[in-house]
Amino acid sequence: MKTFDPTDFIPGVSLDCVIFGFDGSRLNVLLLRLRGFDEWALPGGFIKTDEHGDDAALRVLKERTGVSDLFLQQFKTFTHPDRTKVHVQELLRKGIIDENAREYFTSRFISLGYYALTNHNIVKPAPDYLSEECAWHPLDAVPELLYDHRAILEEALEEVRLDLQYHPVGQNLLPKKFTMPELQALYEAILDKELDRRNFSRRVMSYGIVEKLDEHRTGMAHKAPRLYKFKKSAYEKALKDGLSNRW
Amino acid sequence: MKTFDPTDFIPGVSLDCVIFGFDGSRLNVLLLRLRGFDEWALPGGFIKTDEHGDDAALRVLKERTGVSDLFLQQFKTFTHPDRTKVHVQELLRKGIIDENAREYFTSRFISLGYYALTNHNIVKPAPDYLSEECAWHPLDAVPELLYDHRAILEEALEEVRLDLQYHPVGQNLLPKKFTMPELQALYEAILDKELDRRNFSRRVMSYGIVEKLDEHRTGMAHKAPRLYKFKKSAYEKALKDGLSNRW
DNA sequence: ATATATTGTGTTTAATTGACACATCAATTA
DNA sequence: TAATTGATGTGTCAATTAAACACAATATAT
Repeated sequence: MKTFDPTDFIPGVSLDCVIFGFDGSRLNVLLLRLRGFDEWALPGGFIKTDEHGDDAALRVLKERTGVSDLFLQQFKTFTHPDRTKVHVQELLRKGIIDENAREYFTSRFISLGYYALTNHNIVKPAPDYLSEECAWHPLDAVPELLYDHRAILEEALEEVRLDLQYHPVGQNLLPKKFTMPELQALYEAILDKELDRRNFSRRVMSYGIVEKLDEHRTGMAHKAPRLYKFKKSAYEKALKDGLSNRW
Repeated sequence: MKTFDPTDFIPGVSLDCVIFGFDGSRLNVLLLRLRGFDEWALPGGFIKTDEHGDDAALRVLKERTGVSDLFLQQFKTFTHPDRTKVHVQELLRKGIIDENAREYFTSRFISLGYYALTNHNIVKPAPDYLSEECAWHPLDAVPELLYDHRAILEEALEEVRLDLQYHPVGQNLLPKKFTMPELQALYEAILDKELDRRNFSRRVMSYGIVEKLDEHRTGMAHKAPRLYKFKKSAYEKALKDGLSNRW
């Protein structure tokens, strides 16, 4: 593995990714456990000297998940001057960081917060060079996090919920073909609230972003639910221009 | 005036403020014209080594406007690697920048975008040390801007319009006591669309954030409109928790 | 005193949302 | 093989919300 070279990156700026994965019933967030730490951390990284922040985030996401087609959104930049102070000394003390990178890591960092939405099942979690574990954690059982990562996570979740009010969600979280109950379960997981099955379906159809297929999901007990798929162009138009109604 | 000392600030990170001022009928944005340039620029600045980004923005706002009580919102960070390239060479060539700051200014910058809302009339526009003019420009007559500032302005405006859907607006843009038509004019200026006078008033009252006063604005022709004021605690609660309905 | 133009309030209608009932059907089980 | 099960698909009705509109009130100007 290539060692970390601080001169490849712009100093004092990091990015942290809140990666949400939907497993069919719950939202999960992908976390790393650093070597020698009990606390977990958000997957993050740095921006190369000639790299766009969004590209850096995509690079990090690809490295941690193996997935490159996911929904990515920058939502806030965290700039508290002491935001990493609590743990950075511990990081150095434990000798996790190369000698040549000590100065780079010691400085104050501001961090670009991104959130990503992806399908839990297509992700192959891969630790980075600082960590020994990379794993999903359900939102209601998030362990202690390093730095200000808990706050970043909370704000990301709020942001997802807000974005949901105006923009379609599902493209990167569900299989190509999905049932209405599956889509509803996703919305319920994000909003953490139950929705009426019948009103939900009416609303979704009114947006014109999904298309009924002449197929059903069979193999399960009970009535076989119909399959739908997103209408690519309408979905993307709605991503850009927004939806008229809210949840 | 104290000269600019690059070591006071963190490198490679700037902030740009889109300051919106309401003059009673139109939204205006505060711009600077740099010495020797025809183009204008957003008021901006840098973050001191131990300063929170939000505090840096407040400092810049205070310097440019004299006002410290305004609504401030970070909305996006701009990270295109070439975002300042077009003009930074010109800036150096024109000798606007001190010798000791050339290296600081030459490097790539990412910029935190903030927008601010304030009352046009209480602002005393003050140029910074790089510029010779500081003036309001109505939104429909914004001149050529430096760097990517036009894009930053557009995104700020979109953000204000979006925030308006969920949060109260007016506290920092209107006088303490204001009339319903004045508040409506503000909303119309931001949304760039006409609203029904009667439905508007009903909606505003339903939020419970304004209070009828037993006073009227006199001195103008026609029926004297009633004065209102914001209910401080309800207004702040709505800022934090959001409003239920949209525009 | 009258005219003017704007403000304050109410009503009527349409659209949207929320709550709910019933028929349908794939797999299970008796 | 037929009945049972439990979730799905569609429809209806009431309540709420939003949109469109009419008219009375009134501070200045003439």
